[in-house]
Order: sequence, then structure tokens, then C-alpha cells
Amino acid sequence: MIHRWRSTLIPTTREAPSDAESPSHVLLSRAGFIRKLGSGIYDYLPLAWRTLRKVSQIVREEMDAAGASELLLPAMLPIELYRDTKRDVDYGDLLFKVTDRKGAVAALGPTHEEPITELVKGSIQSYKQLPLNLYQIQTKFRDEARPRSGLLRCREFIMKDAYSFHMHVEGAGGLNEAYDAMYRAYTNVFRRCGLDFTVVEAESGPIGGSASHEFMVNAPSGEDTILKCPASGYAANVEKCEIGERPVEGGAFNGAPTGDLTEVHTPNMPGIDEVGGFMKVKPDRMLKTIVFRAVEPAGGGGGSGGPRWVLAVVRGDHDVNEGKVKAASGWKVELAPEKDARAAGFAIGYVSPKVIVGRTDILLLVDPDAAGGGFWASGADKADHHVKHFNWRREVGAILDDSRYVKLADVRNALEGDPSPRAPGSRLVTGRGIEVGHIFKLGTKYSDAMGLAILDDKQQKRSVIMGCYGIGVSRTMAASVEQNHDENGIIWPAAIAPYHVLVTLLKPEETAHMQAAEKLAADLAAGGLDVLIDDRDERPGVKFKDADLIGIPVRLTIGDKALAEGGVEFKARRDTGKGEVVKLADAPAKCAAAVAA
RNA sequence: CAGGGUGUAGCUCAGUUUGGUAGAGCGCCUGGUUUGGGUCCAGGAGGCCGCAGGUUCAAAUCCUGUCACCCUGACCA
Repeated sequence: MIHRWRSTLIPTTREAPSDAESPSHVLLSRAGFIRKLGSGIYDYLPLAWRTLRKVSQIVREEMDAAGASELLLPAMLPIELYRDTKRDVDYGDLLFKVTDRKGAVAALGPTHEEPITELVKGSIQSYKQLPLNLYQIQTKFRDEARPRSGLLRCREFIMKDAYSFHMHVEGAGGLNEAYDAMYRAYTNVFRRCGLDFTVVEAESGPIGGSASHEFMVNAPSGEDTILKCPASGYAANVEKCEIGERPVEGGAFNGAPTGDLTEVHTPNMPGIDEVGGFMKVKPDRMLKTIVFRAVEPAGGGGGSGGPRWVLAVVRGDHDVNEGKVKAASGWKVELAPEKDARAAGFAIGYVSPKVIVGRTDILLLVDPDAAGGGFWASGADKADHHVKHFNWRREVGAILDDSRYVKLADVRNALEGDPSPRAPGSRLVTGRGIEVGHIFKLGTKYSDAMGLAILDDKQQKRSVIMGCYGIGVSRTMAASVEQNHDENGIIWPAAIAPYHVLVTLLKPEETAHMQAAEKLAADLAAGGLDVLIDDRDERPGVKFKDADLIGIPVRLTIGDKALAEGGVEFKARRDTGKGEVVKLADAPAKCAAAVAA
């Protein structure tokens, strides 16, 4: 494949648009890959589209090799589809909606569990037709509350989504087998794309389901925090990350008082930092008590007799993890609406663990780091007041030993340096990542809701078990730039570069130079390489700057210098310095080697 | 959704405080010059100052409303 710069559209700019901040947004804009048309909406120009097609092609090859079949579902989906799964409500404002001339409403697909389930429901009659794995590469629409960072979080984006269908979880043809195959396929995809990534255990989120892994491109600018255990290889999203054993010195709740409980007036101080500063107490000596409302037992179903409120207590410098609160309490919880909580006797913003005394409608979950002795400051259970010298045993008393109401549990987000949950003695390290892939074991959430059930070999009607697997294709392109760039521009991994080789013609008006470039490009193309010839009538400096900016892996410069020696100048984008002169005849082999490396 | 900010030429921005003929750099066009890391000189085109009202002899500038976009947080298969 040979293209000429003047015949395509590559509008590079010296300056970035003022609204671009992240490296990928700045560089993809400056290098003429993308252009913003609206908030979270971007044009993909020719260079971007070539890269997106290359990523897509790798995805297709790996999905097909893993036994999946490509199809294409509509982007415009009748809103009725979402009724049975209640996602018209659960997804809420995230759904873009359009209305037709008759007033019927359609959602622009944010993900396609519903239509694919509907399709399979209408076209599969026997367990003998399973398992099945179907995927598509398509534009998705989500009305994000806050689009940001260019292609990293936008409202219209390209995604590969796959869905698998099974009669059982274990064994041949089961969900686990497909899940493992997708795990391997995803690993292959991102490895072939030339990206440095980490696979982490993840929360499954509103899509629902049990097991879930995220594929994270490692980049300091990533939105997600990931934690790794160097000893065991365990890695998880901060939302999910477990923490190893944390013994409480002297035993939980047994510390001796450090002084008399003293009330302090702390008006107009909304945050821990303000209060701590005012009281001259460091956040790690304060107790933070967060009030959750118990919604329903975590297993589902309308149980009764459980707690109405779940309180999580962590150290002031720690963050409560809602997923862990749910797991430790056995109840699905939500942050308590302030009004309801006040009515139930909680001085929101000033709650202390002491509030549990004399009540039986509260489950108190205490993080081990907050259960020890020593000095504590806490809320005073009344507005604008805190207390000093809080002591667990003295203030809360005997109910601490009643496991129906008080539990010691890991309820906070993991941090750098926390003990590893998998390797005793080892400590967690943190990193940042960009989520480019996510795989889920869905179970029967969607098939139950939509009535996708068929007879198994024992003539039992059973809900079909599903998995779903996504890759953010356009986000992968941006993530690659976040991870691979320098002060001069993008550095594409060869596999997803828009072209493999850029032939920089310093004097396109010289016939001999042009002929040399054409011959060279033809030889390169014959070897399967994609070539862009910079045939613009520009000064050398402009061409070199643009070459670095758009980041083609190999640059071959044709000018008087090298041509006089019967050669061209070879320079890999990754390398610094001036490059080296190679003979024209040797250039194709050298380029091929560089691209394969 | 809360808080903060910005809308002036294709792009990046001055000008708004104190109302009085709409500016610069980059890019673009013409001529010359230069030719291995964003040449230099001269000339030129290009703007409903986001939009709608209002105040005023006079509004980019003051007032009201509205729309769009960005940032921080909340949120986020």
C-alpha cells in the first residue's frame, strides 16, 4: 500500500486545540488524526481510520481464532427492548434517545446485551446449537456525564462487543471455557497491538454478573488505579482489590483510653481535612463513619429482619469501598440519602460509631485500621461538633462483642504498601491504567429477564448462561498514544501504525529523487509494508517535525546527501540521533526487520 | 448534578476593568529569497466579537436571558 501525503488529508498543526490536555488528545489532534465536532464527538481522519482498521483487524483475527463469529446489530434499538431488563431506568441518562415520526422512542445502543439476547432467543431452539459466541465492531453511544480526555472518554466511540451463550458453566462448551478463551484472545490482541498492559480482577458493575477481568494499558495518565502484588502476580482494580491480613495491635477495640472524651465545636467544616486542621489532629487519627442504607440482601430476594442501616468506619485518611461494604454486610447498600438518614437519627457529617448504642437496626462494619487503641477523634453525633479521645470500649461498650451488630471487616480501598492478599509478607504496589478491555461472566441475568430459556438434554427448561466481552477500539488507539509518545510526538507500535514507513522526500521536484522514492516505495509495498510518501513542497524542517509528530515507526529520508552515496537515510522513530545511511537495495529488508521487531 | 472557567480570523490568543473606526502570532494566497530539523522580506485575503434581548448618540466592552465548550468532583459495560 502506497499513499502520497498531498493526496490524503493530514492537517498537522503547530499548536494544540485549547481544550486538549491529555497527551493522546493533544497529539492525535496536532498530528491530524482526530478533530472534535462536539463534546465527546470526534472525526476520525484518514490516519486515525487506518490505525482503527488495523486494531479492528487484529481483534477480528483473534476473535475468529477463538471461535467467535462476527455479525452487526443495529445501533438504533427500540426502547421497549430495555423494559424487561429495566436498563431503560438503570442506565438512565446514559442512554441517548431518538424519536421517530410516530413518536416511538429508540435508544442508540450503549452496549448490546438486550438485542443479542433477543436475537438468540428467536433463533436458537435446541441446546445442541450451543455454545455460541457472537461479536460485532460498531459505534456505540453513551451520554457520559462528563466526556473528557479526547478519545479516552467520549460519547460516540468504537467498540468490539462479544456475547457467549451456554447451557452450563463448567466443562466443554461451558461459560468458563469461553471466558478463558476470551481471556487468551484479549491477551493476544493487546500483545499484538504492541501495548504494555496488566490484567486485573474487577468489579462487574451495573452490567451484573460474577467474575470479571479488566485489561489495563499501563499509563501514568490512566483514570483507574490498579494494585499489584509483585510476589504472587495478583493484580486488581482498586474497586476490587482485597487486602491481606491486618492484625489489630492489642486486639480489636481493646485499647486503653488516652484521655477524657472531650467535645469540640467545629462549625462549617465539611471535610476531614478542615476538621483535622482545626482540631490539630492528623486524618489518620480520625474515625470516618459513612452511613449506608440496606436495600436488599445481596443474594437478591426480599428478605426481612436484617439491618436497616449499615455503617462503615474507616480511618480518616482511608476511603470506604462500597463493594466491600456489600460483601461484608451481605446486603446490597446505597449511600444513605441525607434526609432519610437525618430522620433516622444520624447527624450526617458528624456521625460516630457510638450512635449504635441502644439500637438494633444498625450493622457496624469497622475496618481493622480503625479498630485499634490510641488517640481517636470522631464525630460527636450532633451537628457542628466532634470529639477527642474517643475510645472504642468506653464509648461503645458491650455491643462491640455482639457479632449480629458489629463486625471487623476490610471495608476500605487498598493502598500502596498494604499487605498482599495472596503472598504473606509481600506488599501491594500501585499503578495507573486505562481500561481497554473488560470480560464478564454474566450468568443468567439477561436470559432470565428476557426469557431466553431452552430445554437441556434432560428435557429441563433452563435459562441460557451468558458471558460478555468488550474492547474499546477507539480507546485502544488513544491509550497507545498515552503510553507511547515523546516530546516530539506519537510513537506507534508497528502493528497499529497507520503506515509502516514514511518516505521523506526532501526535494520532490527533482525527478531523480522522485523516481528513487517511487522505486523504493514499490519495493517496500511488495514486501507487504504500508508506505506514505511525503511529497509536499515544504522545507526539510517542516517535514521532519511532522514525521516525528505523526509517529510512523520508520522514516526513510531521500535527499542529496544519502543519494550521492546511492542510499537513503534510515531512522526508526524510537531512536534518537540522525539515523544511518543504507543502500537503496538494502532498505526494504532493513525496514521489514525494524517493523517486525 | 455541584463548584469553577472560557466563547473575538482556520488555530493559539490580546483587547472587556474605564463604551468611541476590531488587533497580533501561526496558518492561507501572491511575488521574491532560502533549501537536511517548523527560512527571511514585501504585499494580500480572511471576523454578525457564541446567540437573543436591553441600556446608550454610540456596545466585543455595561445589564438580562440563553446556548455551547473546558476543568475539578460526583458518576462511569
